[in-house]
Amino acid sequence: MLRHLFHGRGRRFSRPDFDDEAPDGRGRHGHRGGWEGFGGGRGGGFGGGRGGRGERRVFDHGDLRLVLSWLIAEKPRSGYDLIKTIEEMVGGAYSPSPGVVYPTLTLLEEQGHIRVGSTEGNKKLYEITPEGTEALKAAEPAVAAVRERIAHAKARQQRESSPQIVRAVENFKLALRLRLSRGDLTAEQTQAIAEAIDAAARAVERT
DNA sequence: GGCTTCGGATTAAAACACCA
DNA sequence: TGGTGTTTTAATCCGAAGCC
Repeated sequence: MLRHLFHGRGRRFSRPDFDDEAPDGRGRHGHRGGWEGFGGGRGGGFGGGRGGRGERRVFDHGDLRLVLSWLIAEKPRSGYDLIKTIEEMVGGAYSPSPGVVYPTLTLLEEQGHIRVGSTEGNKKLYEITPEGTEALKAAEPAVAAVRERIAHAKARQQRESSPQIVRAVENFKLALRLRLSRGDLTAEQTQAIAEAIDAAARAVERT
């Protein structure tokens, strides 16, 4: 049942419990973050994929489970709906990946905190269980803290996202992607592109 | 102090269902 | 049949803690 939770290097969700504290207290705080950087994907891609290394994540360990439970407690939702809702809540600054949302939903279901209440076509609508409601009550301070962080993230995103800059960045990404996809770059051209990017970075820093 | 192990996170891609 | 929405899978990364 949990087969898909043990993918990758075979050591994911190896603890069946829901505690934030592992018995041996090991390995619980990776801080990378799903902030959108340039490009993405498996650590490759343009600009580092997971983006925002060193950036504070919106959700710390275990927070996502609380948020999912909380949103499902508000009303029955599907996985896709949860992703979109969270993305909207933080003003587009963060969007949880399906690869983390669905395994987490499965985990919550197996914990008995949520269940599949109904289906809409091929959509599974999850709803909170009494156990889940109780768990949410018990975690009320943590939920409040997460809500506050979400509000901060949204405020910051709204403060920092200028439409002109977003447009310029998208334009830059597209131009670079198109040029790289042509593939016939000489060493001089590669150097020229790198220098242009560096110059832009310096100009931004001076601003 | 450096290496190893583990937990938790990310993304892309694939698969599938539904609908116009 | 192609587009869209949803879900699952695979590969990868990083930080923290344990171990020597």
